[in-house]
Amino acid sequence: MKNNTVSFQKFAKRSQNQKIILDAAEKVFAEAGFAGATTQLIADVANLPKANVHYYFKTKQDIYRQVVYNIFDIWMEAASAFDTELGPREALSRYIDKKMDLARSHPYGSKVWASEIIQGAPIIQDYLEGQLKEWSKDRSKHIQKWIDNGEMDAIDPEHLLYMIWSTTQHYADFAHQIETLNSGEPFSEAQWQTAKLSVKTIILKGVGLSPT
Amino acid sequence: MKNNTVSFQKFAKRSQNQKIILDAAEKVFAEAGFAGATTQLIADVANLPKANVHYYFKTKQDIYRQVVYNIFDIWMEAASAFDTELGPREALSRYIDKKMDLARSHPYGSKVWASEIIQGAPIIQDYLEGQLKEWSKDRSKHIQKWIDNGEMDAIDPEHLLYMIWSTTQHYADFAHQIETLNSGEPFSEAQWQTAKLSVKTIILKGVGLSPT
DNA sequence: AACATTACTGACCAAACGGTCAAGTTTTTT
DNA sequence: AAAAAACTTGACCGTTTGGTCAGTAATGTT
Repeated sequence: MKNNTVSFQKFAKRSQNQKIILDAAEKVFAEAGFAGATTQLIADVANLPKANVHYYFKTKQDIYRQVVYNIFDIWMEAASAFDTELGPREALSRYIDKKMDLARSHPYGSKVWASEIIQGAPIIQDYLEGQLKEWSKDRSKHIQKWIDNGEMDAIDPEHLLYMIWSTTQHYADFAHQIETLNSGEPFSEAQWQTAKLSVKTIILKGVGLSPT
Repeated sequence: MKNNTVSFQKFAKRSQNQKIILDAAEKVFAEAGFAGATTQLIADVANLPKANVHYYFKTKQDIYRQVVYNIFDIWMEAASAFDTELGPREALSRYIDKKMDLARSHPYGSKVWASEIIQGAPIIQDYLEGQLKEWSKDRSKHIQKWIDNGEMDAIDPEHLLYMIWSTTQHYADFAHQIETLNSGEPFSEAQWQTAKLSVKTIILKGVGLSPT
């Protein structure tokens, strides 16, 4: 291998290769599931010998764990777009937009996450009970406050959150089904805009808020 | 094994055992994915020797295929609850109810279905392109007619369908996450009712229909 | 230039897997 | 009651898998 990427590889090399492996792994885990993903296939996609993959990650579980953690981080970062200071209309609107953007930009991650939850969250359980629960309770409380203030309809806040989660992630997790119904074509830019607008329109109006 | 189930086993025996195996398989596939599901585990859950499982089904793929087909059938049967004769309010309302009931009564099937789609529908692709596409196009056309008649808001019909699919199935596929946020408890009867009502309220109002 | 550390890899292995099979038992048909 | 058909199962097998390891190469440090 040539040295066309020059300089300061001292610290960079390790995390650089780890990223290559993790990106490959994310795709493979998404498309084959945890058990169906072979370290050989991950190595192939990463364009590395299998033994090299094991040099950076002791076990397949370690790779998987890291992939899931990374997704969760991105997920929680997007969750901060739900800024309750902004009031219900803007907060919900921005959060939905953000989640739709994630479904588009991180389809593999979304699929890995979905599979992890479907199979009972063996890896991420602690995070669900900790960060996610905390975040949900907090946002639910704020939504309830809006309801009490008469700013929106009396809707069970948790179900509203579930609705946002499910709807937005559907565009990533079920992309294949959507594509099939879309004449085998992935969504165009315009179709993504329509999707975002449709979701926001229905949910916002559905809870008694007019869209922005 | 005793003969406490008397008589007419002539034709029953085979399909009876097949059902035991398929039920076990549905659970195992849901919880472990296709690759993670071992024929040994399916046999254990079915309380049968592995070789016996292979007597009724030649390959693991055959079992899986049958499980997925069964789910699709149930799914399409529920789809007929979307009866366009009834008008938008009733048709959508009943369809959502039906899908919520399915999420509750067939959680494993829903999970297998989700995993199948996530992984690119290798088995069910033909059905997606055939029956599902046909059904979707037909219902979309009816929704569009309602819109043109001014019976409901101008919402892209396909996104409305996606919203119903994703929201209702979320209660099955992400049941573990919901349970975790619900203090580790599965939904009570009352909570299911609230869920159904919340979903219907938001969606119906969101498209300009008042709930029943 | 000598040394130390990190990176890389082909060859290998034990365990687990899907699936087969021969030999038996039970049930149905004649 | 005998023959045929369907069912049951422990033992077995070839293949694939996650993971190891010893040896080599490259890079960084003194």
